[in-house]
Amino acid sequence: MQHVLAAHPGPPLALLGGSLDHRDSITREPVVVGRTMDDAVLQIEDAFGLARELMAELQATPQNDPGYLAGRCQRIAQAYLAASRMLGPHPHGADDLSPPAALQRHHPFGGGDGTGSSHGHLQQLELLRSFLGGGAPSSAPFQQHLGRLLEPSPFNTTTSPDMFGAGTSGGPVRRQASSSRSSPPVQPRQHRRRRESGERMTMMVPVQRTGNTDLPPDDGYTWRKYGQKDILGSRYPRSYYRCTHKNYYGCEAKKKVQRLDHDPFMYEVTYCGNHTCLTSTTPILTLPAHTTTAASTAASMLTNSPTGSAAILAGQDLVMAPAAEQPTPPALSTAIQLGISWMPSALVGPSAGEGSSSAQVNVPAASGRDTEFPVMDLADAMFNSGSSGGSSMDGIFPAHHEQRDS
DNA sequence: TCTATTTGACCCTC
DNA sequence: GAGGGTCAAATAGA
Repeated sequence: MQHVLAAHPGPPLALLGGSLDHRDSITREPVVVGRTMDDAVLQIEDAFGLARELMAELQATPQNDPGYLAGRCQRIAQAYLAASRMLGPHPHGADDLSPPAALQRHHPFGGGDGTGSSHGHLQQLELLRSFLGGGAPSSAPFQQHLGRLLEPSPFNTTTSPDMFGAGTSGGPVRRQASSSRSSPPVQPRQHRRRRESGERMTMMVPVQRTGNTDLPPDDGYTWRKYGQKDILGSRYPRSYYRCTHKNYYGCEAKKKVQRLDHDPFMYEVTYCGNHTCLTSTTPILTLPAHTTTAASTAASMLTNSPTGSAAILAGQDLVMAPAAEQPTPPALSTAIQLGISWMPSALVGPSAGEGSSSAQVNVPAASGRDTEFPVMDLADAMFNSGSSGGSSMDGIFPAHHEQRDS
């Protein structure tokens, strides 16, 4: 049985969800001092209300005044920031993990009074990312304005040039005889975990029509290829990727990519595991296992795509298959429950909420994202800059590099 | 020097 | 034992 996804009809529910660090919602509660969590939630709701108000306004009357829109956005951002402050200092020390000063200088949502924490910045980035990705067509001037605002940012750069994470390194390798393979390793390998119980989602992704047609479109994440296998009965090999930021955040997200036999212009992309990198302001080791789900990964792909807005999704063939082997995810905090509400309804509905998270979605190929979504690139540059050359997270969290490389 | 890719071998599940 | 998934040495490129 397959479920047909309908386009999300409502306002940008992404605003709230995209702005919150899921882990914070889980781990912060004990650190709220002097205020109740309810107060913080009310503040969040207030911010959300402002955002919704703006969105409704944009949908009713397209706005072309960048200054006005920027002001409204700053109000929203400040409301979220206030909520962030009510939640107290980041329990994982994210405040110590400030983004580079350049970002703070250039970012238009610098907190107004200049006291905003880096975490607040990042939340707003997520907010805007969701806003832009899931916004209504009338938000186009808003996007353009933000694009201009962000142009000076050194982080407004193109990231993840291809979906496979097949960056500029590597290439055909003609191996010499590997002497190391002839003898068994000195120590037995660690016991490998297989058949992980994480969420799984299969998507059908068309081949890029321009450029290197061997590559599926960018899905907003950066991936590192760690294996390739010839699959029995398949004409094309299957490639295995893991999140580039596995070493930084312990991000366990993986995906398998395989070109379809019967349709070489289509890839089957299976996402496994949860992304803990995108929303993270806190490196590894202290993280709860469940943050960004495979479903939200796919949803991110939808919203990241210029063609992924709710309005445009209405014309897409979205199907979701029932889950096969999904455990019930842990109870989500209020923020998370709200946060996932921006996803296409069928992804957030009983399937996602009740653990039936294995899904199959046909998505349009992304193109031109890098130039049309500068805010998302800004966030990507922060969290997903997986390109080679040591310019990725090393520069941001150098102290954590070696913690996880096992 | 560092990072990503390649690819044969190893390991796990069925 | 077969097949799929992962590891890790070798290698290329920035």
